[in-house]
Amino acid sequence: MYAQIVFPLPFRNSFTYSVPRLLEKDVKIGTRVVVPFGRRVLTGFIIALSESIDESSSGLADKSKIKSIRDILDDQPIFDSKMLEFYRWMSDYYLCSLGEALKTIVPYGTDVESKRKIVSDTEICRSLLAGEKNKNSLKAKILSALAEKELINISYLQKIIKNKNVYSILRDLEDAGAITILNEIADAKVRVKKARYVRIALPREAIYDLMPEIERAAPKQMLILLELLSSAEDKPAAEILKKTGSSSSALNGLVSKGIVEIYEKEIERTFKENYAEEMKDIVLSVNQRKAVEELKKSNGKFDVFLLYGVTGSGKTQVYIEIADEVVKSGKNVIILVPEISLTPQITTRFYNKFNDKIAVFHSRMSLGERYDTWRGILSGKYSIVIGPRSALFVPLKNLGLIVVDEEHDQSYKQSDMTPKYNARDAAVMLAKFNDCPVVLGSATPSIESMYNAQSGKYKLIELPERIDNAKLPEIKLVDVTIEKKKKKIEGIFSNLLLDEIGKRLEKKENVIILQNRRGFATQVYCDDCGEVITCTDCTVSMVHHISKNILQCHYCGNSMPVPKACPVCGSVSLKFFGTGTQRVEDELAFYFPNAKIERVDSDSISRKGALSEILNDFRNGRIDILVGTQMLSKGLDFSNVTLVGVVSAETSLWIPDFRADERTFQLLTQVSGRAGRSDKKGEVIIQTQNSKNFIFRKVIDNDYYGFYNEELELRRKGEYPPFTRIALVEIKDKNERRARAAANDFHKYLAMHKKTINISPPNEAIIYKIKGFYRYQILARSFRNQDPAGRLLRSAIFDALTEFNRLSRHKNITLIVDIDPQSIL
DNA sequence: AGCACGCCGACT
DNA sequence: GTCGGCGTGCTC
Repeated sequence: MYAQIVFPLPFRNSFTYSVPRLLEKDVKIGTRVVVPFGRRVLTGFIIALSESIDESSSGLADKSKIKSIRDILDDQPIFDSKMLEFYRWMSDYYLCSLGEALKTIVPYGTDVESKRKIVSDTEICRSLLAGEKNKNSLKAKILSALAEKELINISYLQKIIKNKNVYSILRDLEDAGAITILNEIADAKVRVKKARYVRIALPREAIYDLMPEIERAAPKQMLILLELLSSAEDKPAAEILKKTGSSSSALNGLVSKGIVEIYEKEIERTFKENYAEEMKDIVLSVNQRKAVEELKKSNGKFDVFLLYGVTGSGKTQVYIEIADEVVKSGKNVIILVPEISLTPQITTRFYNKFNDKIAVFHSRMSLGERYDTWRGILSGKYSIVIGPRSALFVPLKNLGLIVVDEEHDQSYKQSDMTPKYNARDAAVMLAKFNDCPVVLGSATPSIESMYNAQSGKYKLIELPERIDNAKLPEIKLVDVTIEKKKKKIEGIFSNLLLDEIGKRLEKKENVIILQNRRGFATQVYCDDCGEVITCTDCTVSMVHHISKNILQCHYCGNSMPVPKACPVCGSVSLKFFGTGTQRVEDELAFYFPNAKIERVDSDSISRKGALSEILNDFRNGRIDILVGTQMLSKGLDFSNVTLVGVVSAETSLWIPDFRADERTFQLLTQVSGRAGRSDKKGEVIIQTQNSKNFIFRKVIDNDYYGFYNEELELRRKGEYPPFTRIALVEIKDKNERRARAAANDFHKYLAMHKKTINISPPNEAIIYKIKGFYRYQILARSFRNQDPAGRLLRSAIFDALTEFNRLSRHKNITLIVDIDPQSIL
């Protein structure tokens, strides 16, 4: 028997392996296997099985090269043939290998693969290092690392010496007897957790007969026995010992008498939310009811709905209602939400409704909790899964509905890893493959989705009003430039905003202040020579963080102490510029010394559970003002928030990206939506230096369609989506010249397709250098009317990629293709 | 991707 | 002459 196996590696072909007799009954399409691959051991996916090799194997030159499968990782398939078709679509659309697409199914840390480790004789390494003349050579760097630690991973070594070319030097060192290289097979990082449980091994009557004797001779054993008899369920050994205050020798005594037995049992690790909210009985509004009825019309068949509901219109309740219907009909549901809106608040609401039928994924879970939840889904324990973009790929069978909440959110696009998929678009395809409906919901639908709804491709459902008679908040715009001239502004706050905050504090109402930038000051520059302090590895300015008093790069994490003088001209007049959340928090504390203020950004909530605590305190009135980044803009629903302030609205507007307007409109509308979510009227104050921009008018008027129409015209003129399909090719290298040369080279191959697609010349990226890599970009696009499915665009890029790999001299550079990019920075 | 081979310039 | 750094090619 032979198996076709693909790996999560960047090549498209599958590999043929033989199946050992012993494993024949367990290998199935859709299971993962551990196999030797070159000099490594890897985990791969079985995509086909056959009795002989000529049927399915292609391009296999030598039969004797076939190796055999070592082990099977999954006891049941994690995808079926229908899902395989979906993952084939993904690899096709996003131009990645099938294995890379399939990798999204599996939770992180469950693969088995060989890891090479170096065991070094630190003495020999130290003496070799002493003999090295050039202390800056690669060899010297490697030796000093090896002299430090006895055991290190090769990948770790490569990281600390910042070079990948270590193998030839390591081989020489091994020959010299200074090191030994081990090829260990690393087990999965997460495994099934087991615990020792105790159960009674004799009939009750027999135990009663033995009791007097035990009581006399072994009182501790008696305690344990009574504890066991007190409940019908088996208990973990550790728990019983703790409760009875006895040691394991007492328990062992009972075991040796044959009265109790100890056995291993699988434990399911579950995440416990420490945020609590009482369950409310909810009656749907007329609009919500209508939306649910409209959604039901799909009758379980494939259909795409765009649910456009203003903030506070109760979209979540509509999802819960329709999901409940689907579950009652015996089918299962996936609900996607942006990661940052997976706050304890929303997860609690879903738990309250679906209890143990729902599996929730979020970033605060541990590897083990994630793995156990995933295995629970595979075993059919759950009917509903809610999570961020990766939750789209859970092995949930019998799919009856997919919901994508806040479908416009950019976190649905995976931008840091291959495949660079957009979970919203992939959700529509997954629904198509499963022939079930998909609901895209938003208070600020993306231009693309609304365009699809307007052109009849999606069905539009609207929720134009807030529930519970709440009104949309009143929004005021403050032009900071004008206020400054009138001397009506102190520091970063306008008088109006300060006054209004003061009023809320008196009334014991809550305030949310948004500033979409972390840190204290976002720029440090020299007043004499104008030099802005930038990161050494990235072309972005360093941000001042006052708590640690450092400058930090938000792209690569580099940090440095705050310089006393300008690194270029030596002048001491360094100025701190631009406002981050820390400064906002600081100034607020100055104006309102008695108010309780808490900051919510990725710096402040890194500790597990910190966010839950802050939100609990906010709900219970122990915090008056929340200051934070866009984390505060989504999903929060606190009825006592009556004022939302935006310190500087244009931070995201200046970004030279075709989606900058849309993002700013969405952010301001979403954060405004946090105000006035009950009978108390809400107010929003937006400060800006740029009040003339059209989007502010639209935000103030709550005029989504006005915004949509104007933005659509800009997109048409700029030849951007939805009128074109775009793909961004990034070519980067640590060597500037090589990066440019390779970009020119790739452009040459792509230009062969200029009859069918529109290709930009290779440009320096807007952020030219990130983490030491110089970045060039080529933007390719095709017009929607000529290339409706984007096939021309993708095949042009695919061809150019193949030619580039075959012919180009520049093979060792990094080339990344991003289909439907979220941003073009 | 990750690994090894082998070429070629640099440095005793 | 060797050393070590980098491009090239392969993985069932």
